[in-house]
Amino acid sequence: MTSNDPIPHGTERALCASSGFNLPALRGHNTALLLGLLRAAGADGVSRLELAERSGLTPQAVSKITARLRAEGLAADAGRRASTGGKPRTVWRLVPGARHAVGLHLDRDEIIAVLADLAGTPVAVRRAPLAFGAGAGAVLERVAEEVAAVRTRSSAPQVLGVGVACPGPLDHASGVLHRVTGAPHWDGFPLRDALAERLGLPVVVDKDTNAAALGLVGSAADGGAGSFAYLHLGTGLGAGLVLDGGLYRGPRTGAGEFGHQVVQWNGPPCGCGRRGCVEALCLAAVARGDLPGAARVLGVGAANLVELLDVDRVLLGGRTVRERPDVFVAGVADELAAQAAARGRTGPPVRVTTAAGGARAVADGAAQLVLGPLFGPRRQAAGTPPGGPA
Amino acid sequence: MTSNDPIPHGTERALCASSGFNLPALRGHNTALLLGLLRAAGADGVSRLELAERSGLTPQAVSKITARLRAEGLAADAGRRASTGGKPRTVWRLVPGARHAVGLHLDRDEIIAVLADLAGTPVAVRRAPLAFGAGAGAVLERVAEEVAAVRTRSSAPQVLGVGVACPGPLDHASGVLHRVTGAPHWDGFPLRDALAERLGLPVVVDKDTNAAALGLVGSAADGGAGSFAYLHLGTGLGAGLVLDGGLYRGPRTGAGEFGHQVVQWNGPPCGCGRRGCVEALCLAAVARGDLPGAARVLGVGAANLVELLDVDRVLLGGRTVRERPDVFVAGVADELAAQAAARGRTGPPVRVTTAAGGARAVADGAAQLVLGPLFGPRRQAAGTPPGGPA
DNA sequence: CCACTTAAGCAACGCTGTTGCCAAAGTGCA
DNA sequence: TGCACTTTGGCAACAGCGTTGCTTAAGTGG
Repeated sequence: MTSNDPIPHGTERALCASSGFNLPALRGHNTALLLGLLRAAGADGVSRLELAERSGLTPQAVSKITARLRAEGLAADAGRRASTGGKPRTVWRLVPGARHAVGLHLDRDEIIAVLADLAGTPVAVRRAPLAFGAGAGAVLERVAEEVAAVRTRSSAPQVLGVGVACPGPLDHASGVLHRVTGAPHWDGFPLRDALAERLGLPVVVDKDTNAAALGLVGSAADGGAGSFAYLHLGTGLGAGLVLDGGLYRGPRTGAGEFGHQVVQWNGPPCGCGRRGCVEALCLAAVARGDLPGAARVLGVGAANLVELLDVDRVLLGGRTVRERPDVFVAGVADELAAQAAARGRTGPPVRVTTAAGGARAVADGAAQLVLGPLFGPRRQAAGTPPGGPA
Repeated sequence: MTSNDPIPHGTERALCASSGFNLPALRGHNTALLLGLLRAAGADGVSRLELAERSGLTPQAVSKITARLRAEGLAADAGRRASTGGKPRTVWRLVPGARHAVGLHLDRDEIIAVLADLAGTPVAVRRAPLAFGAGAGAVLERVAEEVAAVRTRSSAPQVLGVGVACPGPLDHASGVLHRVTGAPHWDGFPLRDALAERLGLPVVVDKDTNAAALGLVGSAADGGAGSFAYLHLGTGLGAGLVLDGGLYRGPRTGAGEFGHQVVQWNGPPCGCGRRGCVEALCLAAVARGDLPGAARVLGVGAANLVELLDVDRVLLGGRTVRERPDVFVAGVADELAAQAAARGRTGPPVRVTTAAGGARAVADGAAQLVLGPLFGPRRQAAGTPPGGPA
């Protein structure tokens, strides 16, 4: 039994890169673009002419597209601006409740499920214990119950799909789990397809750190077309990378393995078989209660990452960070400042902050796995066009 | 005095991301896409139906676009395929000589200039000493002479622009140099605009390592929509990152600073002010004649990079590598294999090879700074669409 | 020689964003 | 209160994109 149509505006998708672009794809692209601008504007709203200016489309095209969005219930007008000597502008905003998505955070011992609206705001949250090491059948059953539970919380919202965040390693493209620590029977389990069939909904699977990073796109102050790294320090250490405004997963969903960056190659052995990994050094410091030391080690790894990827900001999250966020932010920021000074780098320093969302951050981000594609490809153009002479 | 029109098919450009897409942009996008497929096919050529299949466009659309390309002289038919029981397919190929671009490699003590055709093949090469530390005026004069020299080598080819590769740091977007070692008067020099005005041609500026990496896109065996890192070991150590098929520069053109990755944070001090940088360790090993040791250090840094970015392959280049390529390839490959084994990673190992092009690689890549945009955005879609149930 | 297969072009079409023009809805001065 | 002016936004006609339906071209195989 198929669900309500997941993607508005037809089945064609706005393919961005190595794919031919036809008329329906063009329509989808521009529609998604305006939806993204509407989302970015938030509750304040945007006028048609502002949308036209930001999108590069003509005001008339914006009028047509917003009219379609209104007809589909995705956008609505929200009052008017003050006049500047003529007819006042009509302000438009996204209708958050028009569509919803389920976000699931499957951790080793618990499951967090959220039902998020188009703005990403959770309208229902559930948190329950989960034996991830148990059989796949039992886990799927549990997951289905939680999904059904959050779906009934709200008044029959149109659910586009389910985003699932797991500890990894896994393959995002195929939705197959590779390894689950302590539970070898999960190896190669096609989680996405199994869940999709069980739930009758589209399913997207990704690593927990990737989901968390995706959930942070646009939430940071500057509007977020830049690059940042989300560092997650909990039972392990991992990262999610947002480069040029888009989540970078790597060809095998293997990107972001930050924990086993070697920063002391003659250092103490790590469980991974190598020596001097950031994770080993960091967790050892945490174990002996030396949080500033752990922060400093994290800072060394973060400095390497900033050097290599030139990110705008570093966001810290995870259980351990949440215990003393001030210590970790200060420690990492100090290390980055020292590095920038040593390298003679000018300009504003890399901002280090804690990630918003707390314990629910991963589940919120998982919902974005489904919601994100509605709002257009968040990636800048690959190259800058050659500027003409004078 | 403006030059011949740099971009074929009108002034509109196929903007990929946060920009509205109108009809001319759509046309440009698909045209560039087919040009890219023609370039990828090389001298073998491609049939219309193969182009249709690879692009996702209909055969009729391909017919129309190839007809336009032929009219502009950019494509031509090159014989026919063997029949499979019906009319044989017409084979199309790019006409490499239809357009050209100049690539410049400005190093500390020499300049290499190439005139490359659409296929990236150099049709003229010049190599001359250059005192980069001298005044800007003298350098510009010298550069203009070399550009004029390579342009006159060929029979008045249509030159689209000039790509310039420098040691960095610099800003690609604005074309401004930040620092040149030993020559503070270059700080903040607007190289792109100054050269563009001097030459009357569009100019693009980028770091030497970025240019080299760009020149390697698609040259590697697999057709190259994946990710790779180019590691350059010469007088210094740097990297160029190609992620999801596109060059990643970072918001300030700062990405790829691989040399000052710390792999031994209590190690020997580096000139940059920190300790245990890959560059310091590596060059120290080279200085004492221990090339295998240098390769091993490079391998540790490469392993960190592979962990973090999940690249498909690592390409090695630069003067030091070219002295003993076998030693460096083996050393880095060993280190990556050890890491993969320790981490229990399955699947094919990361391929380590030397980069093609030799001493001219950077200049060839610099020409790609201009040529690349003609062949469409080489970037995969940001997210995989949610697969429907069953 | 003829039936069949495959490739490529012509013409009509649907749909996109764009353009030109006019109505709607305010401000501000007389 | 009224009129001139400014600004917004919709209607209708339009150019141009890729698509579709069909025809012609150019081969193979019995």
